[in-house]
Amino acid sequence: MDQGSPARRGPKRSADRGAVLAEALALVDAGGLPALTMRALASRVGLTPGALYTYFPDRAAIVAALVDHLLAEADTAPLLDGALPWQERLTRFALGLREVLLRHPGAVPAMLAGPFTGPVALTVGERMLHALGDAGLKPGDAARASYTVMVYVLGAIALEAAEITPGAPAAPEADRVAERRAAFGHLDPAAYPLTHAAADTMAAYVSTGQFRWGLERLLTGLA
Amino acid sequence: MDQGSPARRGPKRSADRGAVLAEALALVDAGGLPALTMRALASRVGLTPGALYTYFPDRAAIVAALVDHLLAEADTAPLLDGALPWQERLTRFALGLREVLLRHPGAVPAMLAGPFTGPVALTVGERMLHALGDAGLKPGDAARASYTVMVYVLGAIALEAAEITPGAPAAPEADRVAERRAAFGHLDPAAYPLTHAAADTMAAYVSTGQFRWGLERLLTGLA
DNA sequence: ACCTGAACACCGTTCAAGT
DNA sequence: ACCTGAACACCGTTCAAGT
Repeated sequence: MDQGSPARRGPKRSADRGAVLAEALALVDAGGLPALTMRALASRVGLTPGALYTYFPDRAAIVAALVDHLLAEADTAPLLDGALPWQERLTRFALGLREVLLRHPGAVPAMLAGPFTGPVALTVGERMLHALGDAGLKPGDAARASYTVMVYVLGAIALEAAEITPGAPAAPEADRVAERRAAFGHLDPAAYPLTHAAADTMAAYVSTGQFRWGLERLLTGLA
Repeated sequence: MDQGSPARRGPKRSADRGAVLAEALALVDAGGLPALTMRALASRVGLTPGALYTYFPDRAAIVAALVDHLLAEADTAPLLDGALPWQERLTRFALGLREVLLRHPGAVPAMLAGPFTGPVALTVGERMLHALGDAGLKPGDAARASYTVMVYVLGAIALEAAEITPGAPAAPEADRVAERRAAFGHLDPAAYPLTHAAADTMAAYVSTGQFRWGLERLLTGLA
């Protein structure tokens, strides 16, 4: 007997890589990267810590797979949309990536910490080059521009994510700005006069508006 | 004998905060942030792990102080130099900060992970606002521009630092570029045609030239 | 105030042994 | 191939006790 489906004999009973990754993401969302321990992860999946090494060679591989998974969640379709001007294509992709990553702020440090290789990152890069192909840049400059955009986007997301406590119930943008504004209130105006005068604007650094403002100027400079 | 300086009775024998931080930096330089353990640090300073809690409330405070110390190493004087055009002031500061941080790549993730507050960060921000005061921007836009520049600079440094193995004997830029170029050699040209064509440029992403190229375009867009 | 020694409650990873 | 149970070599932090 046992001539049914060749791959599986019945309903999925044991864990697979996907299930491990899903639980890993849940842990990181709840408590950041430090909360992703092999023991907590194993218990969530219903395994012994040692059993996890059947699916991943070590903890670092789980983190890397998590990063890849999140990057893949960002929609690259706008980059390929020939009906849009190239600036709009890059902007839509950037906003989408920011939205995905700010929903998982605990994972963002891992995104910036690893080398940006892997098939998903390559695909994103390739499609950014495609979008920049219509910008009238020389081929070499299109690549340089693509990297510059990625640097801005990831840098902005990292600084924003750093101010979001993982696990807390996803404070809306307005609340995060208000909290920053309050912190600037305790500032010595004599020591930091320009900062004091610009406090309202600086409080709004962690906003979609600021993100778009900077990206727009950058794209203008790249054109 | 031994009636010299009132503060110290003899040659420095016990540790102070500065000594702890210096040894902490040495550990991070040698093995990245994971190498900074309370036990390794205590042994380097000549103390028991528990004694470190006399100087810092916990490990996170040591990392935060380290980040502050490194940021303070960057020379902000160019930002205040009224003899230079504002673009040049920002560029010199950015290049200096990059140089400092790439000498300590293991500490860079901590720089991007924490909220960018603290007196040193405030001073840097204040002086960037000063430099941008001569750029002809409205006050609010000067602040937005200052943040945009910081996002670019820190993002670029983070992606570069991620490709430097801490402890290894500081590979020169040319070697790092060559290593990337070799990795692009194994790429499938059919799957990633644009990437394949731009491989030489992309290999040089982690270079002073690319850093300056992107910063120059950004500053152009901000003007 | 500063430090030691020892403990507590954790870690990631390995591995013989089982199915 | 997949998993358990147990162990090994670590962690950060606390705290009574000493000076």
